[in-house]
Amino acid sequence: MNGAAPSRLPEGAKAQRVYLSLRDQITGGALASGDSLPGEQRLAESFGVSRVTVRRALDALAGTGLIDRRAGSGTVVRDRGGAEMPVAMNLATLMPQLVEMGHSTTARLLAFSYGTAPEFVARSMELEADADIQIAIRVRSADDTPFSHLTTYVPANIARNYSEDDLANHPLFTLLERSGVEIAHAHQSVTATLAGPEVAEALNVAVGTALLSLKRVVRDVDGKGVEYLSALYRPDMFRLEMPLTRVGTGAGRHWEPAIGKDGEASE
Amino acid sequence: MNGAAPSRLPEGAKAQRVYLSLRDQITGGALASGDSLPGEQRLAESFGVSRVTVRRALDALAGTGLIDRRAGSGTVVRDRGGAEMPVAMNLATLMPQLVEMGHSTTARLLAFSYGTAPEFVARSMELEADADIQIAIRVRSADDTPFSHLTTYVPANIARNYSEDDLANHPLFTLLERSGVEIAHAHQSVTATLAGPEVAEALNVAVGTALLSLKRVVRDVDGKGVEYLSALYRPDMFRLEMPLTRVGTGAGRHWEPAIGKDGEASE
DNA sequence: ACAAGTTGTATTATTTATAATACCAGATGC
DNA sequence: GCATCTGGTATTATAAATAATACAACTTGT
Repeated sequence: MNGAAPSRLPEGAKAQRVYLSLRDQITGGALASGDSLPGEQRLAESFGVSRVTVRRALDALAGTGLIDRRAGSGTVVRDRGGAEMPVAMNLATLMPQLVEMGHSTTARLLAFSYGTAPEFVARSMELEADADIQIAIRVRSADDTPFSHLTTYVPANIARNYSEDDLANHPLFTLLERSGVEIAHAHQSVTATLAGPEVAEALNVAVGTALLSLKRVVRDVDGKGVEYLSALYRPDMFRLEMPLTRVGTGAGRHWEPAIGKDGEASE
Repeated sequence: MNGAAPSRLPEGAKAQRVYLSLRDQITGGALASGDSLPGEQRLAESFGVSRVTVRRALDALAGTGLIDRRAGSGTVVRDRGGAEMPVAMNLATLMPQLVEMGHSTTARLLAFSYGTAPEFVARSMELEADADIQIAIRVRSADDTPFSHLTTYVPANIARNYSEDDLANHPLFTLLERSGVEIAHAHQSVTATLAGPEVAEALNVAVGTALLSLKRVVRDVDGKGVEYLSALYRPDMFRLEMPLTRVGTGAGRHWEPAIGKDGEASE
């Protein structure tokens, strides 16, 4: 569909490409902790850029703590023991797992309105094209750091059963089941996308940051769509986890998710 | 791991970010065929850039045929009949689902070597730090369009049981089980990341494109790691899908993946 | 001590990307 | 017609990224 960037586009910041390449090599394991990097001059030559440009990339790597630089000695990959992701979610059960204790997540309501369903929502939920729905946009934070941007579409007749205030304080799941909806099954789809201006601001990241994108359609026992969720997650704050077990024998051998039994689902 | 781009880095080509963001909105369905885009002036304001910059991005979008622009009337998303996502994978069963018939996926081996395990691989697989492993990098394509970039780490003693040629022609799973490995369970983690130069070239996308990142550790019945997979997927070519059912009653009510029973797992 | 590497710093020039502005031409609704 | 959207074009100015160069300060090994 696209291929290389069309010719009219600027090449893109060279320093950023050097930065991304080195960062990938470090986080991807090609450069392990303690490894020495080639000298700045050599890096400049191998990337085909000037030393100043390499320097900017290294500055950025040092700023994020990935490398240590010592004048006269050289640049080495720093040993980063911890620095892991605070929030994870079990993709099978939709159960969030807060890896450290003391994490509390809070939701903030950014937008709340009623209107007609966008075409792609109506199609996914199998509603009439002009169906009335409620649209809510929320941002969820852990320890005052936002990690997810949630846009939910709920048919108006269901949404009338809870208030704007409920939405800011309870998972949508709770509200739906409290409203008498009998949730039966869901289908979710995971991809990646770039942060646009509004989302970037809400999640406190730069425009152009990679985000995890999850779309979920929830249906009731009659197969009617009761919720369409479009969620965007910061990859440095959030991960989807999924344990699997291989079961069966012979030709019937296949994978099955190892599921947790407890808890309450949330977005 | 990174979050907002470190402050010292150049912002990067703004035109390219506008281009990538709009492209994602179009291919991701947020902007459907026939939808009108906001005016160039409005786009410039919302992205925080000048109109010329927006213009360069729109030029690129028009160049790839994603939009139609008519002076006086406006810019609309072009109706591109097909060109949808050809490949999906069931996240629970690891079973790929080729949505259209006639799709054949082929693998190309980019790199193949033996060496000592990177620290993070050794830690994840619980190997000794200096364990010998095989590292292979493959690109998988559907209809000559690459959609996934796979880096696999396999302990050398297991990897010796199959050849470089096997690797290019068979899913790694098949080769492992053929080698007598008793695969028991796996753990996978899904995030998003940006395409670096090497991966971008291999996947035929622009540097800075959002990619889906999946890491999977496969263990045998003794709990020893037998495979570490780091996979990067083009979001416009590949999606992770997962159906869920809500089961149980009362307090024991929870989600469970609806799993397929057949087929062979692959990457 | 010395040479040869390294990073740190500074200066200058050049190129490129972006911004700000104005105006034209086509389309649309009143 | 007319006001007012829209994209198309051009000009100029400013800001930013990059390159080329030189040199200082520090480290290490001989």
